[in-house]
Amino acid sequence: MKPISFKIEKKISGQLGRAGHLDTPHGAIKTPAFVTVGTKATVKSLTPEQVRDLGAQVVLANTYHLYLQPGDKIIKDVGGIQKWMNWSGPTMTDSGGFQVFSLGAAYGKELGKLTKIPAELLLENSPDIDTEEKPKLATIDPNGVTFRSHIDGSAHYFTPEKSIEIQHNIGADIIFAFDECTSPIESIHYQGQSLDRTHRWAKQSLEYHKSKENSKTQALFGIVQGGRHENLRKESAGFIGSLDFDGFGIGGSFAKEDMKNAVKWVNEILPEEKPKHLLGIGEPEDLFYGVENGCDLFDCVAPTRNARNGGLYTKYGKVNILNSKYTNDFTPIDSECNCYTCKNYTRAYLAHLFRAKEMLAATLATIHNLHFIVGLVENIRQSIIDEKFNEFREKFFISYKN
RNA sequence: GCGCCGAUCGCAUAGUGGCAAUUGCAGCGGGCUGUAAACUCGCCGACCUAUGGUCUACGGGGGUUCGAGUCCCUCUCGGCGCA
Repeated sequence: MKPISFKIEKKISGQLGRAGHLDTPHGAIKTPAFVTVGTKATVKSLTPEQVRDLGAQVVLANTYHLYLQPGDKIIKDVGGIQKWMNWSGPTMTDSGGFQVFSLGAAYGKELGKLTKIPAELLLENSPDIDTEEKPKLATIDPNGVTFRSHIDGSAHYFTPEKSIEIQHNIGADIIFAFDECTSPIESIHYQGQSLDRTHRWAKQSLEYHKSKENSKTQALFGIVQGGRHENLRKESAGFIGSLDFDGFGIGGSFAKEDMKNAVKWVNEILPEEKPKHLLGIGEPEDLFYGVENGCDLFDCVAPTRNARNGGLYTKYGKVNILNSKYTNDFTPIDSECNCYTCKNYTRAYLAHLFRAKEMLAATLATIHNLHFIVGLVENIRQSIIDEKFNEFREKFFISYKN
């Protein structure tokens, strides 16, 4: 008996995209779906009821963060993450693989999920790119990763087995294999080595998972890496796709223009009938690129983090509510938006809350942004069902880029 | 009236002979994509033939000095003490 089942309902003709239905032990997810990020078992600034009411279907927490605080044993003892955080719907956990990157290669650098470094500089280890060593909180070796806690400096060692063990304790419906999210500024030689290691770790993750009872109630997704390199991406999709995972994650840190290519290469190879999760992607344009290239699930901190920092989505593009022009703008953030915030508050009031550093600013802004992104993916889904994806896409881009 | 102390870019501060001048707040703008993030990075005297130049500036006026926010005199305002 499989913990999850996935059904494709409709495809975008001539493309990889599709709308589907994913059943989990804690409820169904209609895909494509945006997965709300709740790293430390909370969606920052919102109650689970607020998260549910804005239409979010599923929440993703983080293994590394919950292992450090409060500790996975506590979560196991209370009966799993759903009970721990009072979220009754489906849940996922990331393996800590992203922290290998964010606390390791990317630590102290201007590197993120999508880098500003132009693609042409990523061909080889370019001398133009600053590769100077700075103290890191994660160091990788063939068997695992040593993390130095960002909270208290203590050292912790993660192996694939350890990550899965923690994820079993946390108890989310869908969990991820332990991987290395490779830095895009590494040489192709390193990327190849890293990929071999991620593949080995994927197998270990899967074997360990299958050896436990938890595999009957928790689904495991394997993660495809390979950076911006077509041969590595295809090799990875072939290898990871051949293993008996319940679904797949697509990972990596990209130059903006590389992301959609990588996703396409990979999804042409991965088994069509299994769900694909594009890890850490979630700006509006990128969601379209992900969907049309065959991804079903997306998680991203962008809507929640941007919200806390004053960046609000509208159908005409993003707005920085801290700009002085909004202090006396008595219209809603987005006049066509049906969220709680837009129905009850003005830009001027939001601007006031942000300037006064009031907590409600984060809550109202997060409600709006999540509603926007969750709703956008929902609308994308509907457009696929209605066979109007391309029209919907075009209309959105024209308005959003304005 | 006498004595002491103080006055620096919106506010608060640093500065004891080489200074367009520290830091914090406020202000203005940018960034944020599997959350080290209610974070972070710029700018913040004016003007220009702008990776440089000119001018005006540390309460007012005068002086010493190659050079003064910094030293001296004086005035104004404020605080404290003594009458």
